[in-house]
Amino acid sequence: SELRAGRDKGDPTEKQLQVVLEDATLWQRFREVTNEMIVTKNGRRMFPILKISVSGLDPNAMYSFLLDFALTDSHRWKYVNGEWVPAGKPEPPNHNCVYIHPDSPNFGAHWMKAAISFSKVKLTNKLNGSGQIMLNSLHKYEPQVHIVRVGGPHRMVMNCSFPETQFIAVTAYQNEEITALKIKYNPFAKAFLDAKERNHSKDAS
Amino acid sequence: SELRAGRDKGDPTEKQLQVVLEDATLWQRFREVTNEMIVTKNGRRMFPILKISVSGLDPNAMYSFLLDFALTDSHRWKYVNGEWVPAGKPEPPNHNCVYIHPDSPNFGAHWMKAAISFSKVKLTNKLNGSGQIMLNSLHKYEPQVHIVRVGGPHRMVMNCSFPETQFIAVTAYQNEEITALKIKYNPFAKAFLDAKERNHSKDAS
DNA sequence: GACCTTCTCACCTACGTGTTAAGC
DNA sequence: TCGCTTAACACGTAGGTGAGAAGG
Repeated sequence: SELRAGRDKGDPTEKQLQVVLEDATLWQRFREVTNEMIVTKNGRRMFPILKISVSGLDPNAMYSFLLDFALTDSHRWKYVNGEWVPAGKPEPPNHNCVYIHPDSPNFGAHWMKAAISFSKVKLTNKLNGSGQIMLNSLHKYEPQVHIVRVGGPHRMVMNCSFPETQFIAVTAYQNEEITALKIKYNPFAKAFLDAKERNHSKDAS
Repeated sequence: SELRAGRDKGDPTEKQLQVVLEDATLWQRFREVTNEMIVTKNGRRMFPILKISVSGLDPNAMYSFLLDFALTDSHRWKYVNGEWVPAGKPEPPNHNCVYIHPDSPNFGAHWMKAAISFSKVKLTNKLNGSGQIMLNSLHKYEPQVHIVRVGGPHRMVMNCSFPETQFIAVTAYQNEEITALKIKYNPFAKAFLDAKERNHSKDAS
């Protein structure tokens, strides 16, 4: 997944700007069965984690990285007979809040020296204190990253989104294939992976 | 503990700069019995935590906060008969590395909106990967904070140190009064506080 | 009833403590 | 021996999981 920026014209400093989605193969596995992300009152992290590599920034200029979530369509979704299907009118679109990457603001050199991970963003279905992003359950979203130049006149450097990372917000997993993938790959769900292995040993003995 | 900056001359933007040490009373309790800080190969956090409140920065200017440790004298220390006494020549002074506060760089407004905590700095006695500060065991140090203006021509805005926070680096606690204070006030040592309480109940019963 | 949401829970990850015994 | 350092350890803090029962 590689993008080149739609940039402001006449800017000489970010000509070769490139953004690459990390763990694209993992994201693809979830997308194949329609990804779901839990939303809770207190906020739930995403898994997989949105992670990007960036090159082509001005190492000495200052940038902030923002994340928000765009609705991909204008209806609710419903899980019936093992399938997600469109269902009815959407909720009125909420204030699409934005998550500021905690390293922000920082120099281009900082953002380029390692992959940028949005591991700590939390998704919620209630209006809360800051640091959390409110989404409507049973709606489909696509994460979007915004790179903004700061520490001088602000200027949008790039917007980019990643179709592989689309998901439906839910309050509980609907598709058990998604549950299985989350348990298999998320270290924090290790307890349930172990439980499954114990059951298999029992079956074998 | 309140300081006013020794500033570069002719600078109009940080005229009322003020730095206050937080938890000064706690620091004082440790200092009364000569504070010690553990250094380990992989790095050990400080306790108490160095925490300061700052006002008088330019809210829209960009700053980084740096922490390093100055030797307070030129000899080793030794703990004999329940007392710290000077003992012999010091180690050759090492590269006095600097810890950059993880919120750096950031706007003045950010640094002023809440106390700035250096909770994550780790002290070590071995040359390691970055993020850790190497100190010589059995030498006495005083933490120093440096405020640097960045995102333009760099300029030192202020240096300040806090005598209350002086300590001797050790690989194991020497003074059991220090051990007791650490256990009493550091939540991460709760296990040993509980153990002590269990022993007291046993004595009573 | 069917669907969706909320809450509590056991079980993990990750890592910060002083203790203790061993090492040098 | 003595002084100092190291590494393994038990036991906390802090918080991220899906499961499952309860609620609306």
